[in-house]
Amino acid sequence: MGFRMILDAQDDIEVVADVADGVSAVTKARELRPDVCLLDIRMPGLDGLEVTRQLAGPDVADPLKVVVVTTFDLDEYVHTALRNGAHGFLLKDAGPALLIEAVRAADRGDALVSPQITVRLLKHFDGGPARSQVAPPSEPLTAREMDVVKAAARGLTNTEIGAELFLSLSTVKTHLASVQGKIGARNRVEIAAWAWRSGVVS
Amino acid sequence: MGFRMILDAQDDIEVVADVADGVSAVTKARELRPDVCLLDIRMPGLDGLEVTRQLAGPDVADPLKVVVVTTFDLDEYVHTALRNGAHGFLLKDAGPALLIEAVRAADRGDALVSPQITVRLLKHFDGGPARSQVAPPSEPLTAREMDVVKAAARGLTNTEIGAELFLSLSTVKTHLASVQGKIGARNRVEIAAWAWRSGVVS
DNA sequence: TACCGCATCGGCCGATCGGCCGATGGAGCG
DNA sequence: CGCTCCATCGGCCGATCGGCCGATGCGGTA
Repeated sequence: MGFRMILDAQDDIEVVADVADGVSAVTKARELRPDVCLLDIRMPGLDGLEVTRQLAGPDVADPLKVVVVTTFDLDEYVHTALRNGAHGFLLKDAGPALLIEAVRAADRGDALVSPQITVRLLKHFDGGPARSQVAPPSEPLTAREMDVVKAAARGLTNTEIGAELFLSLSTVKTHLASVQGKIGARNRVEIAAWAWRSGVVS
Repeated sequence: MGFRMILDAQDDIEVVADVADGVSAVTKARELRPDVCLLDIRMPGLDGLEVTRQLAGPDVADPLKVVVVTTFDLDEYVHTALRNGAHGFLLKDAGPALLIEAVRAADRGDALVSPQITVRLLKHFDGGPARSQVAPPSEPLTAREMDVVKAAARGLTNTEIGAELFLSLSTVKTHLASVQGKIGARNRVEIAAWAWRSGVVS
């Protein structure tokens, strides 16, 4: 394993074990209690996210430090891993330097996240979906139409929207149909997508 | 300057200038337009946060990549710097490795944040808006399910998805139903919303 | 006053979705 | 060789959506 070589070459790092699947990861980690665990997401059996939860999750009594490594740069993975208590998230194309620093950081109780991911996390942070370049609304939506669109984009059914806004089913349908025509959407998913891109909802 | 030595020792990094105060930083950076600027927060004249805003802020036409370095680990500094467009935030006790990686990351358009700071940012992360929604059971989606989700999030109907992916209507429905169960969505709009938030589609 | 945009409703009907049952074949693993 | 997971299909049926017709009332404005 390349990782083992890189890490063992450091004075302050020693690889005490490596395992091949999720279940062994959990049992071995609980037995050896290493300072830091390095986990791949894609593993036979338990996946790395679940192993993270079992070793470092919010409900664990004596959490270990876990750094998650993966080739798959999906926000969903990142969110889950970090929510499950990971002290770091690395993409596999990160160099040896980052790997080493991530392990050291985790040991100190800090967390190192791959720069590619960090830059996306920061977007959610500093002002959310910041600059919104709006698709042409062509015709402006009325206030009431906006209300209905916002509700629809949250995944509510027409009946639920009616209940929330004190409207009849017919009225909700009328407004949504109107919006559909104005923005050129073919169905409510496209309405929702438009609402997201244009910043009507976040 | 220690920084100059460290950076100049790298094959892929060249220090083209260094300045002693905020005003010179802005003028020199605009003149030379380096790939990456390294800024201290505490500077005579304009402080580093303000310089960051002027070089990388949201209103700047041709933003430069800025990495902020400081001894003072204050959340206020971090937030302001990142909001002002910084592509990285380092504490001065970070080692040379992190400094180098931060510069490379910024050049790529990514962002590296000191592990000590990252760990605090992540607290805001999983304790914040994430709690509002029921935590997805984190069952990973299969590759095919991902395909179908992406198509659905674009507003395609099941039949259209089938045509695009060469699947029967039944299969599309099966995959979507599976996804719906895994992520806890009540309908396809919620599936689309999940796809947007989690970065599966953009 | 007559007109127009907006919001509010109703009915009808076909298309689509969503939930539920089932089945087959292939790949990987012990 | 079974076992499990995945991908692929089918049928059935009620709920929901989407399109199209209509109506009423209210507030501005020419």
